Amino acid sequence: MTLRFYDTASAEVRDFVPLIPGKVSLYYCGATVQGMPHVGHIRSAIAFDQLTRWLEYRGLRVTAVRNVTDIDDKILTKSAESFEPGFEPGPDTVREEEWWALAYRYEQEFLKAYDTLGVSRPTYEPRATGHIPEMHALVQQLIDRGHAYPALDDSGDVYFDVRSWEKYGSLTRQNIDDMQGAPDADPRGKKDPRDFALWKGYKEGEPTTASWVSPWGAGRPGWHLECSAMVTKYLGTEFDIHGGGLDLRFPHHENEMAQSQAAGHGFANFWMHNGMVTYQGEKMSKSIGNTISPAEMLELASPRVVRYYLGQAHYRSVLDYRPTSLEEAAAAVERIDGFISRAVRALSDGRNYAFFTYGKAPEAFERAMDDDLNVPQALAVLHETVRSGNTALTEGRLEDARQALHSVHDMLRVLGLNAVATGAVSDARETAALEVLIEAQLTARAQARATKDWAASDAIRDTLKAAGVAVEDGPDGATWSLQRD
RNA sequence: GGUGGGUUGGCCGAGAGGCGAGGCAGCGGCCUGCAAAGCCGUUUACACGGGUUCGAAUCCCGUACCCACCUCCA
Repeated sequence: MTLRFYDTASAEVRDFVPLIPGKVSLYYCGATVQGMPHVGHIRSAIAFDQLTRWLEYRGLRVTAVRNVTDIDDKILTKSAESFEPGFEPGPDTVREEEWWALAYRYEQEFLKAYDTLGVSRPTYEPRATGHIPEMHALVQQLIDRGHAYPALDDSGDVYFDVRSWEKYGSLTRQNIDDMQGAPDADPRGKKDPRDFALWKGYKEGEPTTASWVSPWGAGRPGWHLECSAMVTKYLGTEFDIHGGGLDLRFPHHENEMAQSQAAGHGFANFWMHNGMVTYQGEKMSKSIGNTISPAEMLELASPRVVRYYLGQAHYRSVLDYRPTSLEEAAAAVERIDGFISRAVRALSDGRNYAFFTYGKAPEAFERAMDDDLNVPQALAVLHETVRSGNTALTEGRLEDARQALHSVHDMLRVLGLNAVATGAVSDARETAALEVLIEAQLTARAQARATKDWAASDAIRDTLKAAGVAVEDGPDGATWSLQRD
């Protein structure tokens, strides 16, 4: 087994060897909790969830850390807006909401979305505001080493000195001099307009709750600093993998890498970035506003289908959302689930079928996943297994069907589809009542069929269909299932 | 201006010198009372122009177009 991953820093696929044998330290950027999650956030989480699951499948002990950035300019701005006189709360906003309440509320929305879509919880989720002392230590280290300086004006800011770090730009292969100056760059007390804030001095009018004492005056952390501080605290100065969305490469990850390495840390061995989700060809983003929330997707399809859709493409490629995307994913999922329920029925004699242990996925599936998480190719193996399992069922080769079923379950677990709800959440008593009623209908229909009364038989099937119950005739009688969507 | 990625059949989406990934949709067939599901088949798909090679979607040169990032972004 050789695991290979694409590393953004070296721009090549290379062998992955954990720094400590048998263990993997993974840090990936979660959300800045300033608004509702959109599917791009979830895609990223799913990609790194699949990575985690695959590393674990390969027998590695993964420590996964995903940050919550709960203090930043936008959080403060949005909170301030909610206090303005004419503020009309929308479906996702609250009147007169303190910044910390707003951040916490959105953090919970993210968790809810992650949980619904089967993103396993990381080992730990540290919050930026809980790590101010660690940030101060890092800033002091950078000042001592000559890579940071307090602002030349009296703003109380502390900046990273990009010119002092000759490797600045190396993650994204950029030359400082070739970089476009930010159109709205306010040089304030900076030596170079590209210098970025490690610490932001307190400004008049900002909430005092968003201010912490520091050796450089009261203030709050700049973006980027929290990740460097937290990754070092939990995973050490050198760790295996740092992940996040492609749009975080610059400036976020470039700056993180610069400030950590300038402080003397080895930092990430691998940088892995997932591709963007586009909406009919255009990047989905908060600033454009062409986002689809997970909630909106979940109105169109079950969590299982949404998870399948967001996790089906290769993690580094662009995933384009179109109106038919979820329908296509639903058809693929139903194909898989159809095999599972047929196989379970055939192998269980009408009793519950238990999966005792998870085993090994097919070798072709393993090869695909080892090769930079080639999920599309892995899915091809999954679908081929479903087909051969279907054939085995038709031909009555139950042992082959059983093996196919186990394989499918092993693969679904790696892909994170094993425990994701199908969407049919209902009261147990209602389900029991429904079962009795439908079975009575099917018994009546079986009698009609026995006397070749096709009109009566079809009438029953049509009635059930109108009620959202699909009936299928098989060699051992009829089966029914609730139609989704 | 700089950096990175891309263009594959009706659609989605892997692959990276020879051997037709897979899914969705359509069409034909098998099965079925009819359906549904399943299974089988579906007629040279690789942006364009050159080149290298016995052989190119894959390598090289050039062209066109698209996307992302260049201090708000997953």
